[in-house]
Amino acid sequence: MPDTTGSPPLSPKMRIWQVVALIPHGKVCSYGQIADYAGLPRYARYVSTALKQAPQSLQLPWHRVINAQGKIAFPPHSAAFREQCSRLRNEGITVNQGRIALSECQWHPDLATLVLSLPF
DNA sequence: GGAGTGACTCGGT
DNA sequence: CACCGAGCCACTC
Repeated sequence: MPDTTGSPPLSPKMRIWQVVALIPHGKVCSYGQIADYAGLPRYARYVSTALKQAPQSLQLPWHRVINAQGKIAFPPHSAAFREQCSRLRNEGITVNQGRIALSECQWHPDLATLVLSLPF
């Protein structure tokens, strides 16, 4: 029997996209954090996969996603690295040697925001 | 259906 | 700090 709730199950991938889309301008977030907020603990690794698979049409702020050490996850000097670097600077974020001041730029979403914005 | 692969993380050295 | 190893999970051959 089909579910009468009318709420289709959201795949992990789509949950991740939802969360990434919420990261505000000028803020950054780690892979592990995103997985956590998406209700998918220990999915940090899959976050990167999901981002790579995300269609351009979604226009996700992928550049606001960095690793838990506050550094850009791409190899330095790669095209993607420079791209992310300049995008972050465009938002007023200071990037030094691929490193970012998490203490100042890390995203701290409040529970209300998550509950109101996410369908789960 | 098993092995290999990542834009990861954490703890130990 | 930096490097290493183990744990992790969905995806792709």
